[in-house]
Amino acid sequence: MASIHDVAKEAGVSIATVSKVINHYPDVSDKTRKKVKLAIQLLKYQPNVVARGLVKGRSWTVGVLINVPFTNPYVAELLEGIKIALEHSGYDLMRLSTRLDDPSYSFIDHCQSRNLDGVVVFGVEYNHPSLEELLRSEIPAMFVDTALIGKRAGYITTDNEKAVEIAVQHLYDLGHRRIAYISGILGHEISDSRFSGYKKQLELLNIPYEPTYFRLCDYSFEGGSLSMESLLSLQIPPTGVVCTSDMAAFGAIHEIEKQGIAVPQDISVIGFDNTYYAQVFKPALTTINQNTHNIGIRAIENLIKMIEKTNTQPPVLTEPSSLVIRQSTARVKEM
Amino acid sequence: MASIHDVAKEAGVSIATVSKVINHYPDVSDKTRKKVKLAIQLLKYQPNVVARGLVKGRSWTVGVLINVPFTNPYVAELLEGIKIALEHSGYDLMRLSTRLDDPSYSFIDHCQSRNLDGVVVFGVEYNHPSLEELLRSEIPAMFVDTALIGKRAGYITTDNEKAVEIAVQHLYDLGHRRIAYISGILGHEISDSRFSGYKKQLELLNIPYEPTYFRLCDYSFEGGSLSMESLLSLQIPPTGVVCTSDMAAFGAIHEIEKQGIAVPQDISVIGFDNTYYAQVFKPALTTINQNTHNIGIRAIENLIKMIEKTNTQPPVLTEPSSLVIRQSTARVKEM
DNA sequence: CTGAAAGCGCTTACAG
DNA sequence: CTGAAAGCGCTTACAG
Repeated sequence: MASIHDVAKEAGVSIATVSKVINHYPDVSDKTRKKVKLAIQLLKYQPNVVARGLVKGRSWTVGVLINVPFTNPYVAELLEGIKIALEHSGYDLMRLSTRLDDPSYSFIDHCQSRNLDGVVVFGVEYNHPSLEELLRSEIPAMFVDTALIGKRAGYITTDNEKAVEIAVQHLYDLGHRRIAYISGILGHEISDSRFSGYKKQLELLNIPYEPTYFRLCDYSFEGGSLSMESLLSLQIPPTGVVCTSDMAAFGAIHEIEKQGIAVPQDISVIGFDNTYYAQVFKPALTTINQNTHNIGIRAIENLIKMIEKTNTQPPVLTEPSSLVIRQSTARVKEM
Repeated sequence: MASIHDVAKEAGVSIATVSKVINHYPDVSDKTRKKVKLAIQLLKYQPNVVARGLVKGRSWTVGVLINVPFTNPYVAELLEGIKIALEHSGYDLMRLSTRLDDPSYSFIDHCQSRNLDGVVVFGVEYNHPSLEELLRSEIPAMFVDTALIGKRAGYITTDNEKAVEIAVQHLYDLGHRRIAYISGILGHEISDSRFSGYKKQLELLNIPYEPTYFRLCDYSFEGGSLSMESLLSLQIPPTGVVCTSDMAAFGAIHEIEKQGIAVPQDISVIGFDNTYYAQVFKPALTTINQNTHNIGIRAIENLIKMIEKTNTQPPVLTEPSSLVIRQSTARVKEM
């Protein structure tokens, strides 16, 4: 690897001059500039980002802390968006350790010892001590799906409330009046606002909120199927169910069919996420589509803005979602 | 952020001594060592990895070049394995740009300007010019699912040949004799060796290889369904089909059922990948399970070995797979 | 056992 | 317009 010294020698100038050419300083004569550029080409010189970073106190690297397996489809979409937004930005992406629960590990220290310019955080619990440190620090951060604001930290989430409102409305339009909701565990921004959307829309439609039609689960297939089992055991079971994830919806449908009941003829089910398999599943799943890809892109765009313009206010952003109507919802049977 | 100078001042020693303590050099008196450790604690000092890297010519970072969307389930599994293997290794992971087709972008330059210690490569075409450069370079590399060997580059793949052999054998054991194979595009290691496994096993079973039972597709749902359509139009269609991906298998089944034929009663179908949805799909898919997770782990383990022991031979590794038998295969109808 | 000095590959005032 | 020098935060012979 040629260094700046090699180029300087080859061009017969000082390393300061080479540096100025590399960084497009104007105060270099055309003649010198040409000589230097030639030498750069000749030696296939590539400035060392690490060395540059050391003196500038930067790394041209953003970290991503994702405390969820990569096999989670949401994460995949998110990363894909992040990747796209980073592609021509000059920044590279570094994955940060998720040894968050190891007391000898400090997330902030990790960021600082690597001179990271900023971080995207997803899937970490609200009140994790590492996050508090981060919120107080000078490190620009964007949280995804976690409503936290810090000195230089903003966040972006799907408009979760609106999403469930639309789902409930869709069932209502199909004649459903007994609409259940299978929720994720409350206490997280996303679960809370989805739940609030559910109640809000019921209220708007003059349907009293019925706690027996509310179930908690963990987003999984099994969770959805257990919740559904319990809903089906009610005296008057619901005719429509909104689930907090596609997986839970798959589980719910599985349970319904196991009991010899038909989807969507007898019960309509709506998922949340529009994972790839929502369309492969039988029946193809009516589900809420999050623009996860866009969320990734906007998270990075806003992070870079914060990095490069020190006075930027930490943004609070919301991304719209939409309902994708397929085969798992239908007009209610009895009226 | 405290620097090594701050610690030295606090402890009343030179920075050289602090450095020796940090790096566990033996030639420091207990008394001095204690003083320094105290100062480190007091100032919450964390050595700067970037500065250290500059002088050592290393970065404690491995790059990953994945020229396939993150939404690909194989990639997700692979990354998960990579993550696990990296967790306590002291290395961080950097995602490298996939602007491979941009002529102004050089993969090698990127690695070198970041001082990367090694790279894992997946999903890049065999004969991409960037790879040739890499093969000749001093940068340790592990290829996943691409059979390339370089100066310091080895590879790991699933035992693809064996995998298809087992699948064919399974159909044979169920009484099938007309066994088709829906392949990925040939010219890639994985497609070639799977195809070779297909032919080899047929030969072993004394079934003549029948080119009309061979189809090419692109791993996708649509590809599988088109291939199947063409197979079904044969005078004597196959009774069993091995597909090169779960997606292709889903597509094939979709096409079969569209024509009013039943899976597995009339035709048995086997997938490849054992994606999560293989078990959710109806019928649940019999498929080949790759230990992608293990592949990721072993790729990193071997990469680190190459990085840390300069004289390590580039490894060539194979990971076993297994057949997961579910509902999409059954005893042949006619005998 | 300890520390002054050179150096990793850069950038940036500053003097000329 | 050009370059010598200091410095980013470290490590490592080397001298004492």
